[in-house]
Order: sequence, then structure tokens, then C-alpha cells
Amino acid sequence: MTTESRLFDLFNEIGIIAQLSGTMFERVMPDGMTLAQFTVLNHFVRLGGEKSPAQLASAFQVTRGTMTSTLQKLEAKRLIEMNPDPDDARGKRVKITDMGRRMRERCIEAIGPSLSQLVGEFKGIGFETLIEPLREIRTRLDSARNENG
Amino acid sequence: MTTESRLFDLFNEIGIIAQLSGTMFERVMPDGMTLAQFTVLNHFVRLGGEKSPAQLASAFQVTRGTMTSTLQKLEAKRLIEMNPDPDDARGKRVKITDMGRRMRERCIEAIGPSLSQLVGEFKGIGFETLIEPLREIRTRLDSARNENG
DNA sequence: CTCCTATGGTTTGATATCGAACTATATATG
DNA sequence: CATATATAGTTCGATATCAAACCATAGGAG
Repeated sequence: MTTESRLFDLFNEIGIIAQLSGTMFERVMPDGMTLAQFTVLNHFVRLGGEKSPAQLASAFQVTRGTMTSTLQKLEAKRLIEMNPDPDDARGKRVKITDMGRRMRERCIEAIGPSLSQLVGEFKGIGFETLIEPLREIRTRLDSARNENG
Repeated sequence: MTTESRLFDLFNEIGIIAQLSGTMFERVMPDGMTLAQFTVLNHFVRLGGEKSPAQLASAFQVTRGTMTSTLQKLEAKRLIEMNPDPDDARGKRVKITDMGRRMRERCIEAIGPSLSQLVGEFKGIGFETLIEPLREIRTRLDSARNENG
């Protein structure tokens, strides 16, 4: 069992967890909200301010095309607002609306019970200690990607 | 910052890593091989024997419909063989072919350099200690899903 | 034996994502 | 200033996945 194949195992577990948790959440989300849409709203509530679509795409590691699609869905539901960037005629500025804030609250309430149940199930695993190393892995994975292009 | 939102952060990191690593691998895979297809071949080489499509779907936590699609692709490329289960007229038995074994080798060679590079990038993180807790999380996540189903 | 529920596998329709091509604007270089 | 290159955002075609509905067979209950 080489180190390389251990790393492959790691990515394998991560892939399965991502799929399971993603579909689990989307099943309980209200109003056809997807995880991607919720994540954008959550980002704005937690960090405030405005962001460009490109910044959001980079933050969540999706392509700009994907982010365009996600933002269009959110805008159609009036959960975000998009305006031209006054300093850059190519760019847009995205911000959350009051409806968006309320929808984010509804989502949190909807997924709350599932999350609480899982917090119970995960007692003894110490999942909180996993976050930092995973964040580090994500960061380096992203730089490796940018280096190779 | 509640425990629940920490758990959400964990799933968030996991989702991004899954996306990055998945697309990174599929970019270098030969002959249109997907991660899902490779994972099936890899499973057979490592564990040997025959499996039913339902067993494979359960092992990789995808729906039977998804596994049907994956197996059809593999069978069309002659990388697996599917035969009726002699003990259950509903079922099928799946096994890898010699071409499948060779293709798996090609895939491993193709992703080898990327994996080695990442092993280098991840020096100091101790990623190997993450595998067990993540496997545990995956298992409990799956049981929680089956309970609520 | 007969029905009734569970399971194996497939099909279908919807959707999120990717990569690549495209337009428009910004920035650097000569 | 002019041209070349980089970046912002969108669109398009392909594909993997899911959920739900479907058919066939298994296994148990009466």
C-alpha cells in the first residue's frame, strides 16, 4: 500500500462523503434551493459586503460558468442583486437582499435537525479537528492546480 | 459558531476537495475514463472476485441507476463482463476483464505523477491520519441516511 | 398455492457541473 | 498611441448524477 494509494483512498472517502452530504441537504432544502445557492447566501451573511462573480467562483472553486448559472438562479428568485461595477465596466457587484437573508434563515432551520442528528452520530470522532487539515489540503490542492494549469 | 455550523464547514471543505480532486484526475485519465469507472476497475483488482451491480452501488454510495450507467460504459469498452446470476434470475454478476486490468494500470500510470506531486505538497499535513475518521463519518452518514430514508 | 412485500436492474427527465469558445473591457508593452 | 495579452462574464454542448417510476423475480405469510 503506497502513500500514493493512501492518498487516493483519502480522496475516495472525501468524494463519497461529499455526495452523501450534498444530496442529504438538498433533499430538505426549501424552494428548490441547492447547496451551491445556499452556500452563496451563507457567504454573504457571514462576511457581508459585495463580491464579484469571479471572486465567488474562486472562493468556492467552481468555474465562472457554473457561478454565472448559480447567480442567475438566485437573482431570478430575488435573493441577490447584481449591479455593474462602477470601477470596471467588465465586472459586476453581487450582494444579498433581505429576501436572501430570510431564505438563508429558512434553509438553516430546514437543515438544522439533520445537522443536529449528525452531530450526535459523530460524537467521539472529533470531527472538528479535521477541518483545519482539510482546509490546508484544499488550499494546496488549489495551488497545485493553478501551477499545472 | 455552533457545533452545527462547524459541521457544515467540514462538509463544505469536503465538497470543494471532492470537486477539485475529481476534475483534476479526470483531466489526465486516458480514453474518456471517469473517476467512477476507474474506481470500479480498481475495486475489482484490489478485492478480486465478482460482484452484483447492487453491491457495487452500495459500496460506492451511488444509486443503482447511476451504477447501471457506469457499468454500461465499462462493458461497452470491454473492460468488464456482465453475466446473469445463476442463483438469482433478477441479478447479474460483474467481473473485470484482462483489458480492464490493463486499463486500470494505464490509469494508475496516468494519475501517478499528479498523485506524487500532491503527496509532496501535503508533506507535513499527515493526511493519512484523516482517512480513518473520514471513513467512520462516511459509515455513520450512510446509516443516518438509511434510518431516515 | 396465492398474494404481498422486498429486491435487482433499467429507463427517464431534470439539473449541476465542466471545458471551451466568445464578447467586451482592462492593462501592459513597444 | 497602438497592439497584444489578460481578465470578467456568458453561452453552449457534453456528461454524471439523482429521484422516481417501471418490470421481473424472490421470499415470506396466510
